[in-house]
Amino acid sequence: MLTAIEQEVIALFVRMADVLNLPRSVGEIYGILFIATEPLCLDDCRIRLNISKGSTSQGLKILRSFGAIRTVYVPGDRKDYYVAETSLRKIAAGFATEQIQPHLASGVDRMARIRDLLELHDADERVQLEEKVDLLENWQSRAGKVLPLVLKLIGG
Amino acid sequence: MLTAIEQEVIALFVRMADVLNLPRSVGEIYGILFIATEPLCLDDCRIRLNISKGSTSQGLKILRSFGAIRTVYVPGDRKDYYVAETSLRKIAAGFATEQIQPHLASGVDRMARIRDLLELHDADERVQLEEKVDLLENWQSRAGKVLPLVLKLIGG
DNA sequence: CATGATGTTCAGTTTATACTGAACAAACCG
DNA sequence: CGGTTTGTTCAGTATAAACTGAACATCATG
Repeated sequence: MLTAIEQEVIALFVRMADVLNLPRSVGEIYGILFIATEPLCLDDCRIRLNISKGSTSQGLKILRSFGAIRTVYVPGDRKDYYVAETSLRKIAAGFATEQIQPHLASGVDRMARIRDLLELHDADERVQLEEKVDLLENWQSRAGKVLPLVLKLIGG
Repeated sequence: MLTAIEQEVIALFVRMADVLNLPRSVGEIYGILFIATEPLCLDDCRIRLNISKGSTSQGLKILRSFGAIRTVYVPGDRKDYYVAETSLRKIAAGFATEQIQPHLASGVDRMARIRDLLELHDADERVQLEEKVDLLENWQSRAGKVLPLVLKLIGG
């Protein structure tokens, strides 16, 4: 059904998806769209990958959510057609915004809560804890600053 | 058993572990070591976190593997004691080397295989595929270059 | 050596997550 | 409108990964 090249490219994106903590099917779908020479609709993906309608719909939704794919209009056809976004910069930026920022934000929230909890400890113990909390906040700050820089570096 | 602060700090590292695709227990163990004011042995961790001996042993092994913890020698005690490494630079470097580089390397291998498979297609089709394979190689090259830069940026 | 303390391994189990497929909703068309 | 096509949702199931706990290995010490 799939050519050898298609299989290898899809396998590559499946591995990437795994590293990025995304479902396998998301890697498969992006892979088939990436290597396809024309836009594909939901059923095209589903049939070629031999996965369910539900997985395909969910996978396309996730890929749309961070701009890894774009919809293309095909005149005289009601179906939605998709192509893979090929700008690494755009994909990385979308992924950073949609998938990573929320984690950083919730981390900042939790740090505030941790600071409050310092009050519950008496002075001498608090000194030691405060050092660690400071370090933690420093890490978070650095992580937050690196993310935009990575995006600058990765795509011009 | 655990103070409120300990719980919150551990929860923070559990979330981090999740983002990094590491087992929950690894986040818990690093968290308890990070917030502890003295070195802890395997059983200290196991008891405080209420997890099994097996998980604790595996978790410590993983943390050692990329230098997120260090063993400290305690005179007159056969047990191994651990403290959390607090240099973000060292941890990030270890993580990059041990957990990310292998993925990049296997990606490079697969790219070579993909290049070979281009031969199986005839000229006109090959032109289109080659474009995509070139793009993919470009991505991989950029990813490989960004990684060392991130390490430079993150810690001095 | 025998003992006891410590850490590792791994087969079996639990748990979390992704996948399936059928029911449903929305939109188009005759 | 009724029928058809297309896409979404979600309860149930399958799958992969982590966790458990007991057996096993290692080693210091008397």
